[in-house]
Amino acid sequence: MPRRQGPGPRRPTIADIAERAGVSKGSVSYALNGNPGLSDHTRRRILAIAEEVGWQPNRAARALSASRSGACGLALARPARTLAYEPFFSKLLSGIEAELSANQIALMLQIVEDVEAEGEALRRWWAERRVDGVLLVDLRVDDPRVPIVEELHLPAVIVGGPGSTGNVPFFPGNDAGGVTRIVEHLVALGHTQVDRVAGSPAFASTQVRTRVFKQALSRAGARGRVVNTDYTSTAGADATRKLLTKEPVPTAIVYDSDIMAVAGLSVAQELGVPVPGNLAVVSFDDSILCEVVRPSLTACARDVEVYGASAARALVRLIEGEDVGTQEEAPSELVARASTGG
Amino acid sequence: MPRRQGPGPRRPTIADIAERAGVSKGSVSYALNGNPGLSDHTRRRILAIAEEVGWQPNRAARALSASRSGACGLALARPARTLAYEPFFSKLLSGIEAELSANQIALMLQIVEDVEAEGEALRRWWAERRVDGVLLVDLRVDDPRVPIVEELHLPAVIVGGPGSTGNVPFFPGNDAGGVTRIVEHLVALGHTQVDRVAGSPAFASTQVRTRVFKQALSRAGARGRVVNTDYTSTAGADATRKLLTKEPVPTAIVYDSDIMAVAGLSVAQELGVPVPGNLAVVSFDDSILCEVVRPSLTACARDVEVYGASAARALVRLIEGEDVGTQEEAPSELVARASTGG
DNA sequence: CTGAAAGCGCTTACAG
DNA sequence: CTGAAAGCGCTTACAG
Repeated sequence: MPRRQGPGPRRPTIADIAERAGVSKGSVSYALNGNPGLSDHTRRRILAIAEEVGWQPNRAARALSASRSGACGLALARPARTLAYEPFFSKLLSGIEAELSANQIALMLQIVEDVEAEGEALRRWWAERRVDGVLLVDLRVDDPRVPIVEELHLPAVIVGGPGSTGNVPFFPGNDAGGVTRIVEHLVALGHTQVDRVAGSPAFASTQVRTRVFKQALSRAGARGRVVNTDYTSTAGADATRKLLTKEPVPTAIVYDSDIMAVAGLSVAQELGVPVPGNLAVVSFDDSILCEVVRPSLTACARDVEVYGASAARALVRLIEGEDVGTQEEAPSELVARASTGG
Repeated sequence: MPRRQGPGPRRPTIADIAERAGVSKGSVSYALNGNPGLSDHTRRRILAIAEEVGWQPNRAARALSASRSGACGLALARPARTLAYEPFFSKLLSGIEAELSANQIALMLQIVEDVEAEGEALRRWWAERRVDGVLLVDLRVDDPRVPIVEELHLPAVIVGGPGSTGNVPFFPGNDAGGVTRIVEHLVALGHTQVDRVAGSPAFASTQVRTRVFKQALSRAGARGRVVNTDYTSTAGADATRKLLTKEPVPTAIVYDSDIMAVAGLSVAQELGVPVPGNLAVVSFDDSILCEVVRPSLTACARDVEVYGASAARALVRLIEGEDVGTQEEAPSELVARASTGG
């Protein structure tokens, strides 16, 4: 068979190194992978040559023989929360990627229509041996992806949760802590009717937030309504209009995303409701958006990059066969800005 | 050697199919790949069995034998423009991904610190045979990635441009057309001092915009200044403050990104400059952000998803050995909103 | 401590 | 029209 020599520079293989070092390919492989059973001298010589010729493993060959692709997968449903306009996603991706890169692991990204298609993507990746593990974001109530990864024995870590996570380790967001912080802040400012424009109840995180929100309110002796939305700015605006024009009129509204908070702020301004004079506005997620609008928005800040990185690190450990327990909720901090009178 | 049977369900191989069909592995491969040299009957039988057992190619094996990874790469520099807060990136990614998926091609994503690290990522991907081609976004003036892909003979398509693109095909954004549209709109409204808060001059797109901006102004007999920034909201705010407090005070400011436009709007409001009364504000990129703030922002709209998809399609064709010429600039449309008095 | 060899799951000339 | 075989570039028991 003719040598399929594509154009461009030649990529050295372990055979080339073996020849130059005068050893077998096996020895080269041992040296490159840090396996025992090689004299220090030989090992050093091999590594020097590999370095010199600029050898990099052919990932396909390694994957085929070692049954490891050296890649992790992230599939996300497009329309809803994730790929929306929230900086949250970019930061999360950035954190995940940094951690994977540091471990020489590639990230495969697939953007699909809905959570069912996410499940199909997982199955295909598994069948094609494309990935060694996956990250699951935006956990749904009764999420179909959980039984899939369990059935396939595909290492997986859930970013967010808790919910019906089966045996899959998860990294809870700051849902419970964040909502608590926000309610306590508003109650301390004297608010007694605190409404919330929430995301979709199909998400596990929304359920957690709603539950904790109600608990925190009743603990403080305050009251509040919850309106669910699909995270779009239109839905956020509509919900705000509804809340501001229907008794009991709130003195504070909490939004599940920054873009909805900004949309709500605009509605309040259009209705002639002074912010923060007559209405306090709080965004759950913090982002540059909250800083840039006027009045600037009070929000719940946390380090999303670090959060993504920890989840990715857990996945890497899981793939390496380590036990990965479920984690504590990430800490979050309330940043008081003009929209709550701060 | 023991069969390395991982846990979980078993993944069928062509050997399994060959056995069940009573043919050789070679015939199975031919059938699966639609190659000639097989009776229609046999082919159909093989395909039926493959379907039945749910066969999917082991990508590593296919990559190793066919020298094709079935993946494309996208490396991006983190801090600056791309992964910033602009919806542009999410939409672009979404469009790229949709097109690649439709062609059964995976997307590898890497987020790095700067353009040099992007170049290193390209080299590593190439050396590891991780990708069949790459997409280059955020083209710089004298971009170091261009000579790298040329040296490696790595199929590449530039998203954006033109600039120093060598022989690499590029998909120009709507820089020239967009700036022209914006200037014409403002001039038609009677503005004669139109300033611009631009991005970094290190980007090819900024250079195009600045050149065309000046041409359009002088063609219309109008005047205007350009301040370069690093795309951060702080820089956008500072630039706005500077322009609004230094003669000749502009009656309109054009921003190179939506987040800077919003930041600029806030500065104008703080300085007591009524928008659109005394100052018109225009954002180059359109997004939900522009709709949500008050006053809503006039912007230059275009279908970023379609744009990303076309670039991805070109890359796929390039990888398949087709000739891909450089494309026409994408059409863009001006959406007049409250910030220009619309 | 080292080498020769089998195997991962495909593709693809080559011979019948 | 079909089969047997080599090869892609690695890893990894096994024998010396």
